[in-house]
Amino acid sequence: MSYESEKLAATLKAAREKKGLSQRALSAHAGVPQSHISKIESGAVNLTVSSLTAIANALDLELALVPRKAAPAVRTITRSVNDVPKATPEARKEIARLAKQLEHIQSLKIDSPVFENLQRQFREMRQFENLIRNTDTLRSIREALKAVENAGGVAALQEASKQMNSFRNALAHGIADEERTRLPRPAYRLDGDNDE
Amino acid sequence: MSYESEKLAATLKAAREKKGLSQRALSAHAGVPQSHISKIESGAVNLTVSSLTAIANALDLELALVPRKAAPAVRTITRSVNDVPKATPEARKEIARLAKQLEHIQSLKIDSPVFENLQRQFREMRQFENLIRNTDTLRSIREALKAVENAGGVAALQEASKQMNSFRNALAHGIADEERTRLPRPAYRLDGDNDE
DNA sequence: TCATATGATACATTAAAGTAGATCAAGCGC
DNA sequence: GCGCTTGATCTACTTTAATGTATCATATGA
Repeated sequence: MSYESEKLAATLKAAREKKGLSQRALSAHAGVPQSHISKIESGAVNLTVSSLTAIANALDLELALVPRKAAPAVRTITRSVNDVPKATPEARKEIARLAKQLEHIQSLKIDSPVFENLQRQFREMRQFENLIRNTDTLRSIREALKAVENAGGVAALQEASKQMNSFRNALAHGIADEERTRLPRPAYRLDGDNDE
Repeated sequence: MSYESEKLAATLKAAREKKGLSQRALSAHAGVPQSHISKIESGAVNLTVSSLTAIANALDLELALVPRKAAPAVRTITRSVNDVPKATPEARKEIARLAKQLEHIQSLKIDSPVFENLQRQFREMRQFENLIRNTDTLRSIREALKAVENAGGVAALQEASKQMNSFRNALAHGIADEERTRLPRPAYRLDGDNDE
């Protein structure tokens, strides 16, 4: 396999993982067999443009032929778009758990405005999932939600909602949660779009 | 054929023509049969990445997967690099004629420093061939060179060299040759890269 | 007029991409 | 332990990309 092909395979794999898709999920979106995606990502095939574009489009990527002279600039741009901090696996896992818990509560038909509010807060929070470095709060919220089923009722919902709101605001305002837990931070940032 | 594929084919063809390569010349560089290049450019095949990269590299293009979000910026950059004024067919033709004439003179083994100088000037001039709007001077130089063979000898070479030097300098300093010859110009241009 | 270079096509052959489907081991949640 | 999902791997089959070579009509130049 050529260098170009390997890079391509790595790019596709990285893009898929960044979107949190499994090979099978991507397969469904792109209309390409999972077995083939596996082979592609391992660089075992010399794929055709149709396969490439199908998969790339499913991953919100666009195939481009850029003049060599412009290639460095394109790489810079691509990097700047890609280098948003990535959600940690733990964060994603915890968020998935929370989502499941919320689905379950919905199935209980509680139908309180408090619950609707909580769901909205959850959706808004998810937009910043990449910023989550610490899942304690999420875990705490999930604990609170468990109480809903057992005894807590709406009171537990309100407690969860309060925590969710505070957590979301913290993320939205760019207050890294390490800030509160006193973890060391990187001394620099690759992208300059940080408004602190 | 999909839209993506057609665009790809068009891009490759445009890039090849811009470089002034025939399908056969490109074939030699890229290691891909001319017949296949023809099919590719007509969008008749779903080419593989290896073919694509081979041809693209021969055309100084780089295959890239850019995030949709970054695609507009990439297009802008690419355009800015591509939109250097293109050499007119007449200019290219006249330059080819000149090159041939120079080759012929070289075969005469004149071996004068004046001729070497002339060749260097020619090479330098070619770098600006995109700026040539008017081929009168080139034709004039070629006329002068014809005299070398018949009678003129080194004197004719010197005359040609003098003209070449002046022409090259004019191009290098961005003095459009229309400026001097006062030819009628089109009232509009499709591309906006005209610096008047 | 003759020669040359161009891009488009034709043909037979080979290699491999692509599909559909099943299976496997590893990892994780319950 | 059990069930589910993950990515990797296998099979069998179909489709087609790619090659090599050759031809063709058409410009364009000598």
